[in-house]
Amino acid sequence: MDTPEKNHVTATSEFEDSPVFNYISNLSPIGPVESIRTNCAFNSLTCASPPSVFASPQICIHKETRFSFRRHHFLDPSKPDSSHSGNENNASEGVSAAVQSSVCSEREITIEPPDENSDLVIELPKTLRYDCSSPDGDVVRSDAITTETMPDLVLASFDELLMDDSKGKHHSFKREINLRRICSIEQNEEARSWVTLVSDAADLLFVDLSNNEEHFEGQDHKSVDPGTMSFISTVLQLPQDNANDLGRTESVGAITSCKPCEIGETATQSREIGDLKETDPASAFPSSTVLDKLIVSDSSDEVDHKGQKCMQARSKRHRSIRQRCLVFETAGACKNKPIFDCNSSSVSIQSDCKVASDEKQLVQVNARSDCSSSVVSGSGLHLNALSAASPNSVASRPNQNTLDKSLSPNTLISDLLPCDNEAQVTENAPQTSKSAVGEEFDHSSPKRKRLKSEDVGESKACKRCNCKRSKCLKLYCECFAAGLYCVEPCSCQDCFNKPIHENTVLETRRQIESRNPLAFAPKVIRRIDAILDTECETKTPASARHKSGCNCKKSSCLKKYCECFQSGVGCTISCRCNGCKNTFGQKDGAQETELKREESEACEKNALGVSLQIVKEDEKEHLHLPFKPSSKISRSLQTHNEDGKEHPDLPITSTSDISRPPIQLPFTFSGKRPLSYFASAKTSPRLCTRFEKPVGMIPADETNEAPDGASDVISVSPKSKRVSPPNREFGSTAWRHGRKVKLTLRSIPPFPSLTPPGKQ
DNA sequence: GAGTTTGAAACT
DNA sequence: CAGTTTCAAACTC
Repeated sequence: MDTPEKNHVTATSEFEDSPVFNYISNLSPIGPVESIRTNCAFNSLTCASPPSVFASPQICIHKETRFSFRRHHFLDPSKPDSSHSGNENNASEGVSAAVQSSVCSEREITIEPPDENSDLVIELPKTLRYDCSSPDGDVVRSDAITTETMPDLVLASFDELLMDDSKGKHHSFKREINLRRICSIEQNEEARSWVTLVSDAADLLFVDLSNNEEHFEGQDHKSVDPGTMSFISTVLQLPQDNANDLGRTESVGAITSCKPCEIGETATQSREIGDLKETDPASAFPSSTVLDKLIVSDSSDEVDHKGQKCMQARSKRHRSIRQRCLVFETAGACKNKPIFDCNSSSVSIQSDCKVASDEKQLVQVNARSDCSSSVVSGSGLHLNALSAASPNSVASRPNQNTLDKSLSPNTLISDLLPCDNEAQVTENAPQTSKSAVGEEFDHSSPKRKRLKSEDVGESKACKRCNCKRSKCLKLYCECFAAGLYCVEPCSCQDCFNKPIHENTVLETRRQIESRNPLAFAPKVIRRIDAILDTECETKTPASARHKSGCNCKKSSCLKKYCECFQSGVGCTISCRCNGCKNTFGQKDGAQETELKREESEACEKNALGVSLQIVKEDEKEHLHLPFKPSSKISRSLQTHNEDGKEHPDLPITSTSDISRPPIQLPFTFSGKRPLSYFASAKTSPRLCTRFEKPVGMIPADETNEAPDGASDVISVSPKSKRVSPPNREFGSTAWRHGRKVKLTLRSIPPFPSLTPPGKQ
C-alpha cells in the first residue's frame, strides 16, 4: 500500500509538471501538498460553508476561493466548454444541478470572487456573464445571483432560519430547504426573465451585460434592488424599442391603471404566457408578484395580444401621454443603457448618500446614454410627482376621468418601483432634458397651468414652475420640491434650480433636508395593497394618503388647493382640514377605516402574518421606519391574497413611498424581478417582510401590538411633529386616539432580537 | 391675462 | 409651538 505521503508526492510531481500547477503555485503561497489537501478538504468545507456564509458575508468571501475552485472543477465536467453555446440547457442544468444538489456549492458560487486565485475563480463568472446574453443562461443567474440577489436571499433564508431557531426545531433541515427553495426560485425566475427578455431586442441584453460588468461586481446587496428596477425599466423599454411603441406602452399604461379587472387579465395573461411561471411551485412566491405579472403581461402582450384590448380601450391622447411618460419613466431606466446605468447611479447614490455626487453620477449617466437623456428629459417624472400620480391611479378610480388620467406609466412605476429610483431618474432628467424635453413641452403653451389642471397625469409627470421670488430654491417651487431642475417649460424667474447652479441647489437642498429630512419625500403615501385591493374600485381613500395631511380651511378639500385632493387621495385623521368633503375620502371616513382595520387585524391573527419593516432611505443611518404589520399590510404581503393571487408588489410601493428623496433612495429590489424582488422584500435586513411567518410565530407582544400601532398607511411623515420616533413602541391605547395613531410608525421589536449579530 | 383665493412653506 | 408672512399654484373672471 502506498502511503498517503507517496501519493501526495506523486500527485505533486504530476501537478508540478503541469502549467496549471505552476500557475497556482504562483498565485498561492500554499505549497503543492497543501494545495492538494485543500482540495481534498473542499467537500467537507463546502458542506460546512453555508452556515458560515449566513453568519457573515465576509466569511463567505474567505471561503470563496475554495469554492470557486471547487466550482470550477465541478462545472467543467458538466460543461466542458464554458461557452455553452450549443448546450445552454446543459449548462444551465449543470448549474442548476449543482445548485440543487448542493446548496453549499451554490452559495459558494454566488459569492464574489476572492482575492486570491481570482483568475481561476473569475474565469467562470466571466463565462457566465457572457452567457448572460443567452436566454437560457441560468448560469448567468448564478453569476447575477452572486452579486445581486444572494445577499437578500441569504438573509431571507437566514431570517427564516432565525425564526426556526426561535423554535429550536430542525435548523439545519429547514435551512437546507430554504436554500433549495431559494435556488429553485432563482432558477425559475431566471428562466422566466430570460424567456421574457430573450424575446426582446438583443441589444438590451448587450447593454445590460456591458453595464453589468461594471456594476455587478461592485454592487453589494443594495444594488440588487436597482437591478429590479432596471429590469422593469428594461421591460418597459422594450416596447419603445419595438415599432409597437404605442401598443406596448399602452399595455403598460393599462397595467398601470391597476384596475382590478385589468390586473386579473394581466394575471391571466401571465398564466397564458407560460407555464414556466405558474407551473413551478416556486412561482408561488415571486412569480405572483404584481411586478412579475406586469412584466409577464407585457411580454405576453407580444405573445398574446389580449392585453391590447385593454390598451385599445385607452384614448389615443392618453396613449401618447403615457408613451411619453413611459419614455421618461424608462428614461430613468435608461432605455438604451438602461438598467445598470441607472442602477449604478442609484446604487452609488445609496451608498454615497450624497446628493451632489449622486447628481453628478446621474449626469454622467445621462451623458452616456443618448436615449436616456432624452428620456430623462422627461424630467417630468420626479419622485414626488410619481408618488402623487400613483395615488391618483389608485385613488382616482372612483372617478373615471381621473382614472384615465392616472393611467400614465408614472403610476406603474411608482407602483412597482421605489420612488427613489424614480426620483433619481427624474432628478437627472432636468440636466439633459431640456433639449430632449423640448419636444415634449413644445405642446405646452403658456397655459401650462391649465394643462396641469386639465391633465393630471401629464402635469404630474411634467413639473413646471412659475416661481418669481423663490429662485426655485424653495419647496414652493414644484420642480425643486420634486427634486428636479427647472427646464425650459418653466416660467420661473431668476431661477437657480439649474444644473449650472448645482452647488447652490444641493446646498439649499441640504439645508432644507436638515430642517426636514423628509421634505423631498413623496407627499403621498400609498397603501401597498391598494393596487391589489379590489375594493379600490369603489373605495380608494384608504389606499393612499398624504404624508402629513392637509390643512384646508375653505376649499373643503374639493379643490386642488388641497394636497390630498390634488394627489387623488382621501383625507385621513391626520388631516387638519375643516369641512372635509374630499371625494377621494373624507377625513371622517378615516375613522371608519380605522375601525375596519382593527377588525381585519383580528382576522389577521388567523392568517399568515407578515411583518413588514421598512427602512428609511438612508440605510447607512440605519433609520428604520418601523411599522407593524397592519392587517392590510399583512394581507397584502401575504404570498397569496384572497383571490389566491400573489401580491409581492407591496414592499415596493410601500417602500417607495416611505423612502425619502429620490436620490438617496435605498430601496432595494432584487436584481431579478420577481424573485429577487420578492426575496428582497422578504429578507432584506432593512426591509424585513416575513411572508411565511405565521402569526403564531410572532412574539405575542408583536402580534398584539400590531393592531395598536398599525397604521393604514406605511408612511413616515416628513413633519417631525407627526412622525413617531423610531424604535419607539406605541402599544398603549393612548396612541390609538388622535392622529398620532395613524401617523405613528411603530418599530418592530422582534426582529432585532432574532437577528444574529453578523447578519446585518 | 390679470386678479383673487388658497394653503403650504418659511419665518418669527 | 403658534402665529404670521411669503410664496406660488389654483382658481375666477
